[in-house]
Order: sequence, then C-alpha cells, then structure tokens
Amino acid sequence: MNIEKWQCNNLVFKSLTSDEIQLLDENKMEVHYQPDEIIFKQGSPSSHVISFYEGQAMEYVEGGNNANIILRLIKPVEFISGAGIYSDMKHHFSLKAITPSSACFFEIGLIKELITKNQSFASVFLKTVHENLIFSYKKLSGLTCKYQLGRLCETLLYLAFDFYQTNPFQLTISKPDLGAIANMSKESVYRLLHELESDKLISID
Amino acid sequence: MNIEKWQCNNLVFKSLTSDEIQLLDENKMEVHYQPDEIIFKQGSPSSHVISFYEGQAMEYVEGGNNANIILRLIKPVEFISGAGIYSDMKHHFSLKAITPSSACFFEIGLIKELITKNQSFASVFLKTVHENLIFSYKKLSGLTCKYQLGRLCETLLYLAFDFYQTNPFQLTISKPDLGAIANMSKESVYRLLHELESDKLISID
DNA sequence: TTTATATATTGATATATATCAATGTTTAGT
DNA sequence: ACTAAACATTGATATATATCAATATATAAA
Repeated sequence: MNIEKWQCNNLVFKSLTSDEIQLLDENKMEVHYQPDEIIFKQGSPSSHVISFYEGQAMEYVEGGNNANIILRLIKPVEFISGAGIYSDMKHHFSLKAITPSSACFFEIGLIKELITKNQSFASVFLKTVHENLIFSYKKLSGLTCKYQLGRLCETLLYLAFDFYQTNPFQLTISKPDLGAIANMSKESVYRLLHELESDKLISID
Repeated sequence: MNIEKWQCNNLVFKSLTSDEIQLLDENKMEVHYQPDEIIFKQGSPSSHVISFYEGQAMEYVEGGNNANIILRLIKPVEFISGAGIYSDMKHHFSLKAITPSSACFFEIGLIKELITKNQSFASVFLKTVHENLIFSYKKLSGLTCKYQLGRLCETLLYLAFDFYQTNPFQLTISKPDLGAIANMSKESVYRLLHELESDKLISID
C-alpha cells in the first residue's frame, strides 16, 4: 500500500515528521471491511486508534434495545481515537463500515508517545478531541430541543455540506439510518421527505 | 485567599509542580458570583479556563427559544475549560451559578503552556476532556433512547451518587431544572416524582 | 396581618410522533 | 420470467408527553 494513502490530507498526520510517519507506517495493521462490519464495538477494549482511509463508515452510540443514534458519518481520511483512551480503555461508541472500507490500526501506546514527543501533533490531536466535544454538544441540543422536521432538515444540511460536500448528493445510507441520525422512525423520514418534496424544498430522484 | 482553596483535591492541579501552582496563583483572577449569574456564556469568547472552587453551578447547552438542557452540575473543586479552546475560541455551553460561588480564572495561553511543558498535567487534562466526551455520549443516548420515567430515575441516581454523593440528598436545584436535566416539562417532573413516591421507590420531604 | 407573587400540584386537552397494518414496488435468487 | 424477500409508501391508530388551565400552597413584600 502506498504510504500516502492512510495519511493523505489529514491534519493530524500532517503534523508528524517523516520519521514519525515512517515509524507509524512500519507498525500499522491494515484491515479491510465489508459493508455493515463493525470496526469498533462500544464497550469493547480500546487498544488502538485508526486512520480510516478508504470507504465510508458510521459512528453510533447504542442506547439499548436496538435504539441506536448515529453520531456522524466518516469518510477518508479520518483519524479516529476512542473516548476511553485516557481513562477506562473502552470504546464508548461503535464504528461500522457502510461501504467496503479500509483502516490502519496503530497502538495507543505509540500514539500517546507521539503526543508527548511532538508538540504540534499533540496540538492537532487536542483540537480533534475538542471538535468531537463541540459536535456532541450541538447534537445533544439539536436532538432534544427541536421537532423532527427541524432535525431532519439539519441532517440533510449535514449530509450536503459536511459529509458528501455536494448538492445534490447521492445518498449512501438507508432511510432508517437517516432516522437514526435525526432520532425518528423510518416512517417519519419517508413522510417528512415527501412533505419537503411537495413543498418544493428538496427534490428526490 | 488560601492558595489551597482553588486547587484542593483536584487531580488536574495535583499534577502541577509547586512552582507552576505558584505561577497560576500569581496570575489568577478571582470572581464571586450570586445565584443565577452567568460565568461562561455559550457563544462568547473563550479566553480563560477556571477552577470552580466554591458553591454550585450548572453547565447547560442552549437550544433556542429557552429550551436549554443541563449537561451536568458542578461542585468544588472542578477544572473547567471550554470546548472551543483549540479551535474557534468560543464557549459551546453556558455555566451559571446555582448558589453563591467563586472561581479563579486563568489565561488559556498560560494553561496551554503548562500542557506543553508538564507531561503529567497534559495527561490529566486529556483525561478530563475525554471524560467530558464520554459523559456527553452517555447523555446523548440517555436522552434520546429512553422514556421520561427512565430519564428522571437516571437523573435522581446521578444526583445521589455523582453530584450530592449522599442518599437521601437535599435538592439545591428547582423542579424545572430537574426537567432541564432529564429533558421534560416541569409538570412531568412533578407527576413522575409523585408516582415514584406512591410506588414507595423514593420518599420526599 | 394582609396582599401579592412565585412555586407546587393536579386534571383536561392537544399534539408530536411511534407503532401497527396494508399495500405497492423494487431487488435478488431460482 | 417467476417467486420470494426486502424495501418503500401511506393511512389509521395508539401513546408519550407537552401545553393549558385551575387551584392550592408557600414565600416575600407592604
């Protein structure tokens, strides 16, 4: 595999020296996933961080009796570290492939060493963790303080401007998954999409 | 003020050398708050972190048209840094005093310097940020995947075992605030508390 | 003490939204 | 092409929960 692949265009890795990149490259584990295969499972031991460098995936929290909510969708290249890596060493969300995907695994010990040794890597790492925090606060207020129409529109805007970054976009997730992002039943998703289309606010092919 | 006050029993500050503590102490700004006064306001510039060392406060995210949800309650001594300190330098939640409270303000630049210079401080800082992340994921699934009775019970357990750390406890927040933690109307709080009392699951004085 | 104001309590009603059910439509396997 | 299975769509119904309203109680001010 081309060494460029797993670090391409990602700010976290850009902060590393070529020696450090080399070190990571020599100690990486490469894994390929089929759609719906789980990469991180909530509650399981968190021993590695990953560079998600190919495909699409979803990060979701499990709420019991199959009531999950999707935190965000992942596209290459994304550096993903579990939330438990500085405390209980467990995963606190699950990560699942949507399309055929690939990721490089790096030992947490190695990453923590880089954090202590490389100031700018530490800084970018801190930035991403804080951005995850900001994202989850936004999600929290969005899901609890808004009606479902607002939540669905927010989700469509997220897909167009953040995730797919094109408008119109080709949806790669199911309608039930749209519901899992906006916290509503799949039937509500159908109904509201139809409503938005009737009102000429969106068009669906 | 006794230098012990603002750092007492807090892991974050325990990781600092006495010189560093001294440095912070010499550069601190002490502020006292009356009940309901705002310490951090969501959206405002985030230039300082604080040691909340006296009183009680609440961290909440504003969801528009006065629909706030309370993230967590704060008691001494708590190190609180905004979520935007490594990106947009804004606050992403608000912090408000419940009882008469006091906090020490420290410049973010100074704190970031300590993070780069003191390895164990950096480590404890990373730990607290990650714990906030874990907390918000739990909150996210708790508020979206559970019925209100479950959410209220969860809240009561949080108050007894995490915040007040005594059972029974003396409630220092209003019933509407209980609703803002569990995401429900104050009327629902009254009704459900009454129900729990009728079922002899709790007793209220 | 009296009055006013905020808080607590409970019931009736309205509403957002899920669930259930029926049917239509596409996709995949034989 | 035919059948089966999965997915999509829409309507009817049920339910969780908010809102509104009325009253009661407690607290604070005059």
